[in-house]
Amino acid sequence: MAGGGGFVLPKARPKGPPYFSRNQVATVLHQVAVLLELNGANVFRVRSYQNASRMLGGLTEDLGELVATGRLFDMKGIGKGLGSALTQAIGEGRWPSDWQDLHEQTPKGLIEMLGIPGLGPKRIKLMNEKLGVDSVATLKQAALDGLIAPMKGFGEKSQNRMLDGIELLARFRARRRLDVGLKYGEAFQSKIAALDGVLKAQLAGSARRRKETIGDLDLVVAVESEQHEMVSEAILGLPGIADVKGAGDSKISIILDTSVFEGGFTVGHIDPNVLEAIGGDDYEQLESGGTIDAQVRLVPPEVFPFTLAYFTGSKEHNIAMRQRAIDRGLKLNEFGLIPDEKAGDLKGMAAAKFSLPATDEADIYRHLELDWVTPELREDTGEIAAAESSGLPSLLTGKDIRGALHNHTTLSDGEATLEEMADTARKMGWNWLGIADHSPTLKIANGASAEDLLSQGETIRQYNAAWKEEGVDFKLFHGVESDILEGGKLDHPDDVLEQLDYTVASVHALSKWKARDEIQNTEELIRCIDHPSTTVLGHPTGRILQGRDGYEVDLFAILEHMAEHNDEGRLKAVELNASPYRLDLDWRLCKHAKGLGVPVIINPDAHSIRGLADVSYGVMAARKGWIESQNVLNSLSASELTQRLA
DNA sequence: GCCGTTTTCGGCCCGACTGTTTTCAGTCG
Repeated sequence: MAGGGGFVLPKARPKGPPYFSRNQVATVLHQVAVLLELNGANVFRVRSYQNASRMLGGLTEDLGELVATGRLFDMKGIGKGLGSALTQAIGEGRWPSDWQDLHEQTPKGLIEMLGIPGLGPKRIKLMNEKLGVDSVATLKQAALDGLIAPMKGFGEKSQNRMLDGIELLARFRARRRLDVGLKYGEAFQSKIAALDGVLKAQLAGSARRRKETIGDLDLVVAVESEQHEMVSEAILGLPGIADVKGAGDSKISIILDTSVFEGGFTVGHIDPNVLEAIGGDDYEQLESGGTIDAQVRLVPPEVFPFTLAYFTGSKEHNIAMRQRAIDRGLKLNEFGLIPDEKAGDLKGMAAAKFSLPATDEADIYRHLELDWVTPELREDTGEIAAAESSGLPSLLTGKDIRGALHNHTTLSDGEATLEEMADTARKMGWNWLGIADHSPTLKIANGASAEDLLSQGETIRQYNAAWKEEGVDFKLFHGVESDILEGGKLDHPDDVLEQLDYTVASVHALSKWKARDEIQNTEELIRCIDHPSTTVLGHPTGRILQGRDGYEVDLFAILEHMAEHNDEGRLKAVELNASPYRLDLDWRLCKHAKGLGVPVIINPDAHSIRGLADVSYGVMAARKGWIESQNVLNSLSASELTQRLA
């Protein structure tokens, strides 16, 4: 959950049913799960709410229809209780009274306290009951007054750890963006890999799965058993370690800071409006004083594939894999895949010597009658069923990218000229590049007038003609990034837009969109998409990772609407904005776009020549969203794209 | 709260680490 504060139950829509959206329902279920935990509910009951939240959140079917037809009750994870609660909420616009009570009666500070490392719902509840602690501030006071340590089950160390944790909570955000996390992870990985005795060191966890944000880093290191101690000490002596949180036989838990980077840490160019959302001018300083938690696991080489798979996760993928193993009379854990009859009462590493052998992860999947699943897909969103039936997608790679449509030049707020951008794209081996500078309304980004825009088009035509003459296989496409104005209107007259190759329509006046509800925003976007000149819907939600949430919009409905246009032969593509600050379209929705046949265009939204390289983050997100090369416009050649845009 | 061809009760993934304990609970991933 981004931001502080407590949980609020959303208000019902004025018209219904459905009175609540899928996103709202998923969020509420998640919140109720957290509140139940804080109220000491049965852990499995809590898990039911979490499972239901995740399942419904990823649903592509219409929730209102599921309720109306009663098919909601057929969904795995929805039984009598949750089924009737949700039927009432969605069908009548009333949340169950016990959910309302939970929201009203749980002090908001308790939710915030969950963010303190080492502090969970049980102890928060206990301190709330015994000491009346109901916020981070009152907890801090209680700890300073020494009231925590004398409590049964607590002690001096717990009390001090809480104070440290409060300090940490105040200083840093809980998660880091993918680009930042990968930089730390790769820097530390290469340092470990270079140590004597290290056979292999690999980044696992959410960084390996290419999640858009990363909580902490997981590194799995293969070392012969007799050298564990030596390597462990060597790791603890590496530069970049700000603090050691714990170090056992097989697990080292540390905090890294920017001294892990040889050449220091720089953030590079950031769009002004993105910068504003992530903390303005303080951002670079915050980042250079930043830290990230890391866990290092040392294992003997024969166990490495199991540990790597285990710590790559996701948790949900692991649970499904484990269940699959159980169904086959096997036990899967981070040490091996062990037949029940051999495992006996042996635990952990002791049982590992009876494991089925694996030289790499693919062997583990093979033992469970599955194709190897690429880490990006391990989110338990259908990859196991696909791996069972040889149905895994052949994912997009960086090599498939031949160009991108949404890039800026000095005509608006870019740092590089048209020539420099084209030159860089050619050097990257691209076949084409699209230029889409800002439109006039966006004054902060120096939006270009119609006259300047058309003059840019003339220059582009001249370049294209010259390249053709020289036999250079490269083409510039001329477009615009048009602001979406009131009523879903575009920011240039139709006769100007008609002279362009394409239009990327994007929302920038975010405050207006945030003030409206999901239905109004969705209708507004649909009006814009219906404009004959709109080719691409740019950064569809306007979110800035670790900065601000996007505006409310029903992207499922938007994508379905775009699909109708495409079915009738009008190209309407959805942007996957590749800036690591955005990654918008979210990967969770890529699969839906793919299923509907809505083309995805991965756009770096480059404001400099360096910015073009951001397309790699877009490829990561697209892969995570099951995207194959034929699902993106980026894989087309210049001549193929010319035809599609005609 | 959910689930079921070992079904309507008794399970629910599983292990490491920490700090508190004299054998374990809480937290985390």
